[in-house]
Amino acid sequence: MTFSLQAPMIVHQKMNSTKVKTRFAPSPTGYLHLGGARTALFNWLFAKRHNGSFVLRIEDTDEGRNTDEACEAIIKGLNWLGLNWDEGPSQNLEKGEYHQSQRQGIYEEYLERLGNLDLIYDEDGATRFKVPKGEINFHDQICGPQSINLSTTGSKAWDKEKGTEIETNPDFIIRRPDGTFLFHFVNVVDDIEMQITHILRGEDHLTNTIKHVALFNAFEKEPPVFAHIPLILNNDGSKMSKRDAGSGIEWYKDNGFLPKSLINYIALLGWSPKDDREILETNQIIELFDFDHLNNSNSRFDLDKAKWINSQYIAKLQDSDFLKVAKEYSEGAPDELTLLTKSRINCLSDIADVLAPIMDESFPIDESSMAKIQSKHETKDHLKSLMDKFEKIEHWTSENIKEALQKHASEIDQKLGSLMFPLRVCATGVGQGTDLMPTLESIGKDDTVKRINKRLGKIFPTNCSDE
RNA sequence: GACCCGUUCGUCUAGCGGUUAGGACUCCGCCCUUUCACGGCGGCAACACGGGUUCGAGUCCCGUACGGGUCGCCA
Repeated sequence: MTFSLQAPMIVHQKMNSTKVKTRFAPSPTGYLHLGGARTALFNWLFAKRHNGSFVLRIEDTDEGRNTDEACEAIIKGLNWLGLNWDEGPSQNLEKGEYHQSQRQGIYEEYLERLGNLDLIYDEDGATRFKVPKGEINFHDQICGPQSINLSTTGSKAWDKEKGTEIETNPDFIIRRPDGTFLFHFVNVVDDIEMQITHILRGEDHLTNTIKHVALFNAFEKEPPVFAHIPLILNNDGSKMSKRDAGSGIEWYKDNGFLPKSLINYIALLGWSPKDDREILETNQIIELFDFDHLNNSNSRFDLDKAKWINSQYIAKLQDSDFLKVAKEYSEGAPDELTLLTKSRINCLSDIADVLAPIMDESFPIDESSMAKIQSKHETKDHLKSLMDKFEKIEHWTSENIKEALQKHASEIDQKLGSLMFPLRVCATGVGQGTDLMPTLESIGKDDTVKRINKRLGKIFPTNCSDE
């Protein structure tokens, strides 16, 4: 590979003539977290919006902290979300040119260029980059113009333990004594090498970016366009950490979120269509995705809202598609029963909870429901005589069940509604659930009658005289 | 501590000098369904504070407070 010192490109030329190229550059130190997923999403969206390409680059230069499992988790997470990359590691997880650990030669060549420019020096075996004196500037698409003097600002550090300011060397280290390179350096080299045009990343990188710009300047390359997006915080405003439920993408997969709905939700954290829409197709988001639709304040994560959006996506599913995705959560329940849960769940994992009282004939009776029924003694006789009618139903269909129920209600001069509740509780143990008639149909005549008689005995014990 | 970013209902947000400050989640009420849920309708609820600029400020400027971030031989 040869290097030529090119004159910096003119910005407007770059915008017009160069294909947009974005990247997501995670370090494989843990699973794919929500914030990372959103960063990936925004870069992906921006690339799509401008007919550009999206690169996945694995920043695994810190051997001690990187694991193959983490790398796999990140790739799986992106796959599940449908954030496909135009360039990046292969699906078989083999390490290649998009793993920084495999790019040592490239970094060494770039380091040599810095050496020729007399911009580096050795300190105890490590290599430091001489930061330029004076202000360094760049314009962030979200945070506005930035200007920092690294040689002065970088000369002070904060000793957390002691709570004091200490003198420090503003020339930052780019290579360890063992020859491996550090984040700031490899990040910039690869963005140059891979011709990245736009970088969208978390605001936690905003101050670091000055260092990157200094490096771009040293290589005489026009820096990419930067856009630092605000962070996602926990619901209580604290920083999201790996321990928090819902901080990892895997959690959403396991709990029965649909990937499109999660995409929709995290897009809404920091981005807005600027109208009243909230449920948007991915390509609608792509159409509108641009810097002026991004806001600049941190947002808190709200699981309730994420669930609501997911429920909207589930509701929109065709029945056949619903059954497909519901299969692994429905524990072998018949399709017609699983279908009844569709409008009552936020997540697919809720299906099991809704189905449990129907599938389990001895599901425990909900206490407050039991107390409610006990307060009306006549319910026992009403249900008992209803069972006689149920026994006589020839074709056990929800229509016939309803008809029998209606007939019974008018005979005993009761509202149908007042019968529904105790009937439901005796059949399933709980006071709420799927549509009652089709549910009873699915349970079957014999089982329905058996369950009701059994629970009736528990709710109104005979030894407790009721005369 | 220094530097950087921010601050509209509890939460996500719209608003880009003149609005009864809009929508959504949550919560509550009503309707629908002779049940529960879904759905529909309605309600509670916000411009952090103080100064300017202006005829007029959530919108512009400056402070203060608060929140977040950065200051590693982590990324």
